[in-house]
Amino acid sequence: MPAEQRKAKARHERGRLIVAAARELAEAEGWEAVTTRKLADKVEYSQPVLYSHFKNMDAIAAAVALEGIEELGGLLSKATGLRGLADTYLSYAADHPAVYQAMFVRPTDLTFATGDIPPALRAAFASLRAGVTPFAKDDAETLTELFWSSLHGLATLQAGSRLRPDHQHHRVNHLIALITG
Amino acid sequence: MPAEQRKAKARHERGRLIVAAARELAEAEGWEAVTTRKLADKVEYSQPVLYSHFKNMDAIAAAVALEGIEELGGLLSKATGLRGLADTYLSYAADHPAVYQAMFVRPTDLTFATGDIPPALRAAFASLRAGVTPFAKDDAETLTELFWSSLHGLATLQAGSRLRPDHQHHRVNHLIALITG
DNA sequence: CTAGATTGTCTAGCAGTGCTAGCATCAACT
DNA sequence: AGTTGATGCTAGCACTGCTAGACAATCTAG
Repeated sequence: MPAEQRKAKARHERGRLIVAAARELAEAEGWEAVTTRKLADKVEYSQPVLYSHFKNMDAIAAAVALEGIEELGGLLSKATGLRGLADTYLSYAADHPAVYQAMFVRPTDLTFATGDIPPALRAAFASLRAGVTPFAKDDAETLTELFWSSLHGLATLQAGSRLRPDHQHHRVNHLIALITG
Repeated sequence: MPAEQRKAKARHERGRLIVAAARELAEAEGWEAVTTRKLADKVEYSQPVLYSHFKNMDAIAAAVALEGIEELGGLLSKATGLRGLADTYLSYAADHPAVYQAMFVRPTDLTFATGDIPPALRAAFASLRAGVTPFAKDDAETLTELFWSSLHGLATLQAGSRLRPDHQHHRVNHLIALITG
């Protein structure tokens, strides 16, 4: 019954449209501006339609977050060396601040630490791990967590205008110098 | 005219009461649970009273943030060595997650980077700087920013359960080892 | 081809949010 | 004692996330 399939596909397509709309709106005006009504307006349906695709508003943000994780994971897998990883990570965070917030800043239902970690996130972490492993004396896992934490701190404090704006490159240099020894 | 003074003092006292109530509520149930009505209930006044003390809800959160910055600044000024600084910082963030969020995570009107940095924050930063300076080859300011960023990343990712919960001490060890060389 | 069931979507509404206008009430001063 | 000013309140607006129930369109079966 291809009619069924076509319908299911159209439905899935609409789900993706909602996520894309949420992402655009968040990126353009910040997450606090992403409301069900604006979102419904943008996809040209009524609000209840959103709830036939997602449990609630947070689930939509979570979908955006997952999309971002997959993108960032893909980019990191292509990056080489600590500098490549760091630059890729920080550029992504700077270029897509709203998506980055959805991924790692905003409170989210997705508790990544309790077992059900998205594969894409695991892959991203593995990329970081591969980058630091050559410089890890013993505990590569811990060093990876530290590397990630440093990047995350740099990304978020920078985004909040709490670090000198023009010195991100210097900070990255220092970080890499510390790790490579 | 002591009546005036007494009144002004009582007023100021009530302002502090509001901030304390907001802090308690945020610490107990998270910032999303801090509403003007609950807050007004807690201080046993009506909502409009809040607005005679603070411009809006965000200003209340900012007051909590400032309080936290002063507390953390005080603690850091007493801490000695990189380990002392790191432990103090991370303990504070872990023990007062809501206050820490108000300080450095939640979106806030206070744009710290554009000139009007609270003195307490400047002092806190100075404490960190004093801690890393002995190990800075040249650029202590950049290293301080990096140290802070790492601590901030560790604090927030830990708070979001995105790092192995029982390994914070290991991560700190690694960080200190990297900086001290 | 029609009757019934099912699916999909929308309108309307609830409870709760931040915030404010305007009315009381109470204190102070002449 | 009467006027004036400050102070807190009630009531309400425009908005939020979310949902129940009505309506229409589509598919199924006789």
